[in-house]
Amino acid sequence: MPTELATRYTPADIEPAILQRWNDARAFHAEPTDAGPPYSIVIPPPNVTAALHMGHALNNTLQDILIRWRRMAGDNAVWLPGTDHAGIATQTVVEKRVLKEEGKRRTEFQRDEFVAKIQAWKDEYEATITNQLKTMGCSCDWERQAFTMDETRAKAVREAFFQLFRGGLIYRGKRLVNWDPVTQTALADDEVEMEEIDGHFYYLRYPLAPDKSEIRNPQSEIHFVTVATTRPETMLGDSAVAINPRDPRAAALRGRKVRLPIVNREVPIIEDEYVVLPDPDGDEKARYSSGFLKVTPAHDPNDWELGLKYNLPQINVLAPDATISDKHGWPEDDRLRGGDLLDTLIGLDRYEARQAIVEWFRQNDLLEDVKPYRHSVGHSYRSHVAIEPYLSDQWYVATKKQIGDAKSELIPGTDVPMNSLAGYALRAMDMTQRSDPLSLGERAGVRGSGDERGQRSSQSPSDAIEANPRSALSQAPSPQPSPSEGRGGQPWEGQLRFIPDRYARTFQAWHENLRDWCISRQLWWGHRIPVWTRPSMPAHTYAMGEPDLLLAKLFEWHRQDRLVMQGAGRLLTGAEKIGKDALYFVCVRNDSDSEITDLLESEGFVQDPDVLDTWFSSALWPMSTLGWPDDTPELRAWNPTSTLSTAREIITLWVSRMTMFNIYFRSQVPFKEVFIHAMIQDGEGRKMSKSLGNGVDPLDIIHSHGSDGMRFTLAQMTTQTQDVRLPVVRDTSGGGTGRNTSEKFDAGRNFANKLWNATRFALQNLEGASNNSESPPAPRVGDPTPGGGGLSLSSTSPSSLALADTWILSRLARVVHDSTAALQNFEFSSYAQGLYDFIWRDLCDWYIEVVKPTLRDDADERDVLALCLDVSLRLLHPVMPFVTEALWEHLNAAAPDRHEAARRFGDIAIPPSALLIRAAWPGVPMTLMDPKAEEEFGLIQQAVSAVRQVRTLYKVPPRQKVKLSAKVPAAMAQKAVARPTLFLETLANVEVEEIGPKVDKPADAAVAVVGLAEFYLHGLIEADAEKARLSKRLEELDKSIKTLEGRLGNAAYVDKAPPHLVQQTREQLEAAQREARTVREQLAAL
RNA sequence: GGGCGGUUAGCUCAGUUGGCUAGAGCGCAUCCCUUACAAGGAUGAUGUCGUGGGUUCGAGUCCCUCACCGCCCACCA
Repeated sequence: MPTELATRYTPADIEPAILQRWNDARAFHAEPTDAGPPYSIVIPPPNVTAALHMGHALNNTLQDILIRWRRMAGDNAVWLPGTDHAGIATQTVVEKRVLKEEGKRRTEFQRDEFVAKIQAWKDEYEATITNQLKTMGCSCDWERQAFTMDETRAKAVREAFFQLFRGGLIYRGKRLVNWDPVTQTALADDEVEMEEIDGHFYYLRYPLAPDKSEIRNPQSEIHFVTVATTRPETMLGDSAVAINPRDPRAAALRGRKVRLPIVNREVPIIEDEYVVLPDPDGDEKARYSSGFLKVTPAHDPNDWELGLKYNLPQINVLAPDATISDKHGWPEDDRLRGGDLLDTLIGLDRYEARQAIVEWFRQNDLLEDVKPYRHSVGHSYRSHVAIEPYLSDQWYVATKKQIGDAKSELIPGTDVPMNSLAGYALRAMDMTQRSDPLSLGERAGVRGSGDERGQRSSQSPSDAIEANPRSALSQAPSPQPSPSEGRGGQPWEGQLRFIPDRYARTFQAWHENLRDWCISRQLWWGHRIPVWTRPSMPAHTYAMGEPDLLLAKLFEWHRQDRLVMQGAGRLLTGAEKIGKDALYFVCVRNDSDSEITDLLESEGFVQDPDVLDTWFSSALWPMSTLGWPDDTPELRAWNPTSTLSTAREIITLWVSRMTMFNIYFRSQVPFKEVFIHAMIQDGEGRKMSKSLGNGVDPLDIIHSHGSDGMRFTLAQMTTQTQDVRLPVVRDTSGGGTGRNTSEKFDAGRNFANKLWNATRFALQNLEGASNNSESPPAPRVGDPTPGGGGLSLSSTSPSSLALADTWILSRLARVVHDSTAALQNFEFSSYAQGLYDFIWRDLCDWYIEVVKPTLRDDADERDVLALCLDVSLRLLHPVMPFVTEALWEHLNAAAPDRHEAARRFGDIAIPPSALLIRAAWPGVPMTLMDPKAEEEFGLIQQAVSAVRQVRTLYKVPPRQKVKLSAKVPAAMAQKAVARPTLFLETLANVEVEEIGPKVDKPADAAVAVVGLAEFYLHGLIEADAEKARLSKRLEELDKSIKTLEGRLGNAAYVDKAPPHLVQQTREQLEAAQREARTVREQLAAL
């Protein structure tokens, strides 16, 4: 038997026990064979770099709300938890820690040794993270917890890599990558952060090399060209100087060469439109341009392109740590020309080298100018140093390469083939969210025709769609499938929807401009690339048909689908001749296939030392968490997953890649809905981050406000906005814990306490009373009429209280409907707010206050109250799981038969359940909707408020009873007579003398006017105060009368506005005028 | 350079197809420890809804302009 509840809800006393209860019941666990339609969410696996912060708390709260809701609604709901190894990020934090604690660098360890250290870190933080999620109440299926580098996920990664490799979608390329010289690894484009820095433009003179044109044109005064650069140090690797062919100087320089200072290399002058013409009045680039561009293919992405175009040498002059180096592709003979001077530069850091080189140009009178220049430079998101465009060998996934044999056309307006990874992602998009040029014209046309205002927007088609997606869709004859779209009829097409839909644009634009994905990382922490190669080719040539045992074996295994070979830039299947210089890449399907790997290694092959980009394994997450590549029941039941909830910054990094992979490997979208939540900023609008030190541990908030309080507030904050601010302070309560806290969470904490106490009150009355109310109320005459006169609940209770009952039940029906709809639409804020308002305002402030005096004697009231609490706890459970589950147990004990009572009221199904987490989500009891009761009760509320106002104004002590009489018009009198009496006596502490149509105002009474009724509070008259009050009221009334009259005086309004609005305005005016008249009379009487 | 979001009460934010006499929480003021809750109750004060135009009977809500704040994307010599 539940004992008495404490007067306060103290989360710390309750939460652990509730967690234990769920755990004992395996309440979070689901099997694919369980009943109900499948519903699944994969957690965006948090990085094991650090503990979770408020952004995670927000995201996981929302996911838990969805999961708990769908679970209650009868779905077979599963939430798959796990963590991400976060390659570079984790390795970096561990490197920093080891350096700090042991004073050693990574390179001083063996690979295995260091990976073990990272593994230890991972274990520590995975435990921390898991504990945080559990403490928050996240109902993840912990029996299915995954890690991106555990055995199952590793198998998925190998298989995925193999299949892509076999499909020709993975290739090796020499490219300029974003190189982080500190961590010494390549970064993906999206791991590079642009930062504004104050730099300089250096104007360097390159002397022209003497040649015969000088003889042809002796008048030429050009002895040197001046290049403008922000990076003088890369001039060592220049292999050309470019000029725009339209530049007037171009003709004179045609065919000439320049002698590159310091290195004394002669490089050609090439002409290309790419070069910006100098123009003092032009844009920034033109203003700074000298008209000559130094071309350094190995150290600048633009120059790389030019280099390919003009077949220029790629001269790399930097080491991986960004020091000047002659060991990484700088031809020796070239270098020798530089002599001693060059030797002094070698070994210098890139910035030291810059200074030295600029200084040399200055001393040799070749430095024409230096201008300050503010520009943005890519920085590593890990080490925060400027990235270096660096030439290296990397593995790529071809994102726009045609998949399969059948030639597919391009997606209109793009260079993306329909059948390519990027094409898959684009085609997966919901039709109404995708703006593609073909169907767009039609949609915009429909909307724009004959609509002046549509003019602008039809020029910008995407606006037209954006402005009104629903009507755009419904008005179009039918969502015209573009010619190519209909053809495939793939089940996954159009299945992916973004909420809010504006983020669909980000997704679309990303894929339309997608570049190949660099997937190799020069790290130790991650999935090793399953490719073996021979560093130097043997002297003889391998080819099919030649008696080579190794090759024969390899091709045999290839036929067994155990490996795939690449050589000379193409897949080898066994039939082709291979050139002498071809490098073999052997991708082994299963890296524990030792028969293959042993042979390879005995033949001098070695496994690629690099690991895969961490997003490669996360891209498989919706499949790998469910057992892919095995064809598991889990996979069949729960992939595609239902909803992905994540942050917008991750749309490109993660959402994109999951989509491409899931479709490629399974012909299914990874998820159907993508909910993008807001980003939590600190009080100053800055992103929360570790480096700023403004991050907040959810456990700190739970400590000060409880898990439910935190969750509730987070849900309440989740509107469709982009960012939310969370001002944070040090917790100084109770002597100061030193933890972070924020008063934003007070609302949630207070609400949990309110619910606790409301239930506590109910229990006190339900428990004792339930025994002696054996006889259920007589069945009502005529079952509830939908939306009509409401219910007459009881033949025993006073009719005045029956109104309160029908009213609160109508409000209850409304909140069931509204909160369910809000969840369906991802409107977490209105879901939370709606329940807050119902429970606090309607149920506590009014219903409970009204029934207080009679509850003990009125079985119907007790049933209504129990029903309201039951449904409230159910509705609230997804967001406040702990307090609701705790109270549920007590409610079960105190009102075990409430579901039967509920059936009587309106056939409401609230089947009993021992655990709330497993209780059924309530259906909307439409029969309880009673607008009339709501309107009538609304008048009562106004009357009570009006009387309270007068009391306050006259400073009547709350305890003091006031005599009251009231005049209500005959029309209302009949039903109103009894009702206001009890309400007013209970809620406004008055003693009602008489209420009727012919009651006169006593001379010494203050008057409160509500609609057609006048309430007289005896013995309060005090001329000055009354005058002041009435004058003020009159002022307000006159103001609104003016407004309303003005509106009605406007012929156009009466003419064009909807009739019911005009009618409503008239009624408002009449009411205001009537009240004003009364007030004036009273003023006159004073 | 392109795109997106924000600008509503002292603070943090709602305001869903234009109809508002503009709301909530916190904070503030006055009163109340009334037998669920002082993390509570009652009452109250506070807004030219960033600027300037436009459309409309009517604009916080739609269109355009400008300003400031923030985010994302972009190969930014």
